[in-house]
Amino acid sequence: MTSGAKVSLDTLNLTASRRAVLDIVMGSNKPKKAYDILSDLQKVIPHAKPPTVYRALEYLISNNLLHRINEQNAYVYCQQEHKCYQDHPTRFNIIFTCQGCGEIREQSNNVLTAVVSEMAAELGFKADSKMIECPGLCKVCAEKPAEDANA
Amino acid sequence: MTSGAKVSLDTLNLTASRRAVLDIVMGSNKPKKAYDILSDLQKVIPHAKPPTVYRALEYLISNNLLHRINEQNAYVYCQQEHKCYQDHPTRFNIIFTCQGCGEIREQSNNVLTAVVSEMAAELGFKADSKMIECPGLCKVCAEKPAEDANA
DNA sequence: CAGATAAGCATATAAAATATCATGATTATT
DNA sequence: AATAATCATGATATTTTATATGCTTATCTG
Repeated sequence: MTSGAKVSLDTLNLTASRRAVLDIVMGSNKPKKAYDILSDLQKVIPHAKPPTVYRALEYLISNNLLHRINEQNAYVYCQQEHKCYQDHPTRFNIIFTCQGCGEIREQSNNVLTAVVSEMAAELGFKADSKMIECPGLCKVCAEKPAEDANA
Repeated sequence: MTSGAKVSLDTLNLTASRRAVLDIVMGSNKPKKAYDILSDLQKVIPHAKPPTVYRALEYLISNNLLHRINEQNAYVYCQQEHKCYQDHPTRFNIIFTCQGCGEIREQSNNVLTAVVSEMAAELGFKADSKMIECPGLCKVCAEKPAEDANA
């Protein structure tokens, strides 16, 4: 229910449907939409329904294995080398999301963490997810005019 | 269609429905949902339909008068003193969004702009909207346990 | 006015997420 | 082992959010 906390993989309760959803999202190199996940999931668990997916996603996100990309209504495996579930809960990460092809890139550094923490503190805001989204265009999509941007 | 560019108010084409939607969103101190805007709009323009609202929102957002808060599926008038439509298009702003009561706070500073610009440049990303969202809890909601968070 | 362009209208449907209530499984405790 | 408490799942329906499509109207420009 809360996020941002360190999670030990040992304590995870990866049931069949959670495991399957995690595998499906991990197997994609781009954020995956909920109903696309559902389609894939139904190949393995035929009676799966939307709540099956959303419940699994909720669990996996709250345990920092997945991120929700608000800008895309889509879900992605944490790509950081450090992995957020191992991460220090006060560190901020930024995800650049490409509005052309959907590619995302997750980055983090100390200056970002410092400046965002400071701005939040000034307002009394308590940042929750430590994930910040920045929409834009990836290198490839930025260079082509405005054609079909599906890579 | 593009965003981030400087916009002169003189060149705006504020038709009746666009003007009405702008007024409705400006009149709210919190991000306003599309179908709530529609309800209000229908008091003024009875035949308004969802596309009426979404088209107006698209226009107003692309002209930097409104922001879309992805985390809330809601729309808000730019609260910055400097106003984004007057803003330098390379400056980054951050919006802290409260997941309790829905309050938002928009902030900006030079360090944020510098660090995000640098991170984007390293990846070849071309940031589009210059708006970054940071979900969390406002001061009020962070202090109460987890009760009804509607203020 | 002719032709082009932008804006608006109306219907229908798609896409994304959640509410609700019932059922089953797991574990803790007695 | 029986009981209770908790967590997870199942199943149905519905809500919320957003867009596609085709047609019509207004406005601008020469």
